[in-house]
Amino acid sequence: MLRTIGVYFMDVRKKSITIIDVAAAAGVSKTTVSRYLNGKFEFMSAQSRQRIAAAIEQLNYRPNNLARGLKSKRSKLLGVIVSDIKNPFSSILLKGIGDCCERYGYGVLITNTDDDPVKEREYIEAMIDQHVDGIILNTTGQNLPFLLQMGKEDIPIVLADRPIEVKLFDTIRTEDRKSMFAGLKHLYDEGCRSVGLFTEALENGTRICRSEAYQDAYREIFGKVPQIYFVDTTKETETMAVLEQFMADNADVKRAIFTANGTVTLQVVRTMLKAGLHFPKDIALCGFDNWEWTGLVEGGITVVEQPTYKVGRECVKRMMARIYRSPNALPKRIELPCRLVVRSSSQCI
Amino acid sequence: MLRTIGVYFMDVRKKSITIIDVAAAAGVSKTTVSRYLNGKFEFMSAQSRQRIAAAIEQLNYRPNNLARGLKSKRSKLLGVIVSDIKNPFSSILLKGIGDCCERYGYGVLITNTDDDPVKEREYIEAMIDQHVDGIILNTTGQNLPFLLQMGKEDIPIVLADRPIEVKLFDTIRTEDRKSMFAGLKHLYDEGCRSVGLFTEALENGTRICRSEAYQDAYREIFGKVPQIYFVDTTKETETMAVLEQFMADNADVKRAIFTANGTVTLQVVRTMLKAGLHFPKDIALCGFDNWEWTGLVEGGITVVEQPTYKVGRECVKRMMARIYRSPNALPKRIELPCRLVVRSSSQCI
DNA sequence: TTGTATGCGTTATCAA
DNA sequence: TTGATAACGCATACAA
Repeated sequence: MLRTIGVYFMDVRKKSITIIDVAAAAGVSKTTVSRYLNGKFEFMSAQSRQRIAAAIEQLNYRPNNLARGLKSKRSKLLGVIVSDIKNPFSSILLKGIGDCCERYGYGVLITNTDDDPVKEREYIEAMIDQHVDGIILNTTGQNLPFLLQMGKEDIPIVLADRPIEVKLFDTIRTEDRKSMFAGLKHLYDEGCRSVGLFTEALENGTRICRSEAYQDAYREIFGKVPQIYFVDTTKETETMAVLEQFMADNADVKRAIFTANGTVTLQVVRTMLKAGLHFPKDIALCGFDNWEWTGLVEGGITVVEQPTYKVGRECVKRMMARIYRSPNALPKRIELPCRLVVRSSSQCI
Repeated sequence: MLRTIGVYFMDVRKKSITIIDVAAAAGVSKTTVSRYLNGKFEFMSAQSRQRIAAAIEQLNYRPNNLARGLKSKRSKLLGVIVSDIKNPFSSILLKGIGDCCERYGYGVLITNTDDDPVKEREYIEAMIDQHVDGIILNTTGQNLPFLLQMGKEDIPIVLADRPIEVKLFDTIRTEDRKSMFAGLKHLYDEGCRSVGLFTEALENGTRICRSEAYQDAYREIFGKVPQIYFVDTTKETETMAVLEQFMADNADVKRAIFTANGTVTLQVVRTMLKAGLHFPKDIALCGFDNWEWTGLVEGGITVVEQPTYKVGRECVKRMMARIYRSPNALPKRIELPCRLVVRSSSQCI
């Protein structure tokens, strides 16, 4: 990186041009340039403004956001922590967040916890170290004490999709409960008389909400004792066993499975196909998450479509409101409506 | 944010504790603390080291990365620009990148261009403004002049998956060409005598490479004139027309479609199902990208599985090598091997 | 309407 | 082995 010129050493890295260079070129002080950069034109002569604009253009000057953030306490960066980046849910959420951030001139620092609470804590701290202006968190649900602590810090947190028990942070979710009632009602109307909920372990708010909604709706609509089946989507043979158990438990009745999310749906479909079972003939099927492929398998799977993109957008809007408008407002919970997409997997009649 | 206490106003935001506080608590100078933070223990008394550790622990001190970056010219941040964040390819790539970055203590700033070259330019500049240490770019392929310019800047760029014509940047890709030969060979062995390539417009390096590989392989293995069909995956009826054209062009022969990526595969499958066509009976099918659902549709789709996760990891490794080991080394091109996953969509015999 | 001086929290240079 | 002190690039209180 060092080059000899004559008897001198010159650092060859193009020394970055700063506000000082602009000031010099424009013949004003750096304060004035700073004012220009921050849009404070109120008490600035048209001449200064013009000359600064010219200087910036000519020098191709770009402000250093690190320096800006250091001084202004605003990094214009948002931290986003998702629990499973490979999940299409995350992709769409991130797109919503990214698109919306663009409008506000914000960048996003993204990390993925793989549902590991230790990573969640580490990443939250890492983002604070980066002085992000706020954190959008799709929490693992296993860090309540830590989050309680975070509630006392002055960095805003918005929960995406997964709520926590305490009303401590802004939370953007979807209308799970209503959707669960609609889905079960639909299955009932289609003639099903027994529906089991297939879900992963109830480790986060979304799963808990859905399982509770299922139980309430099932009792109300079917008047029967709820049946919850736990699956680990990484374990094939175990899932197969659970599926067989479900069939044994509901041998003589028109039966259906309600899957608590897209990942479970995938696992159930995979297992059913492997077992040579078909829906709706052998078992009717309805689940959360309208992923691309759900329309293609067998005759299509009936799903609850969630407005995940909007959830992302709302997270950012809420965050901006909190940062710039009402830092001390009470935490808000927003629930966005879903849509039931009926396909052949639940059409039994 | 202001609270009245007696007659004074007190800023309630807990003033962040800095290196100075640590120095005071430990009874050393901030220089020594800085040395400690940067692991320069060589000339430090065990006592200082110990007391600083204690002070940091007790004050719960965390260094401010903005300030660090400002001074040290190393933000410990990588920029990542993907062309379509909703694409599973991006998810897996991001996971590979994220996992690997963690090991190096790096954070990732992620943006999504939706294949818009204007956004690509804007985001590259935004990342430079943030003083990221390097950019991993899944380029739109429509910014050659701009990228040529970037080649002169001293910020390292690593291309993920999509190459550009000029050998200017490190590039991590997969063995497209070899895979295309393997796929076509497989189709030939299965009795197919006519294969059309379905691809989106040849706007980026990957598409171009694959179409060229297809042409070469097709001539060599089938000894026939290549047939390339262009689809716009956002247009349903248009795709249907293309599909019908393909069938008309190959009415009396055992025919197959090779899809250039997962998105095209999805679109083709969707269109075929809508047209009441089935594979391999009506048309055999083979494509790139082993996405989850490809094993579930009909009897399963034959695909080329790419090591996308590894691509992500390699991008980061390459970046680290360039940043810390050999900033001036010649650009490297790395190609990772793929795997042909044979399923029923291509098994004609 | 503009400029001076100071500080943000670090790291780096040099002297001790 | 350690510590003043000067940057880093920008924003802002205060002065003019």
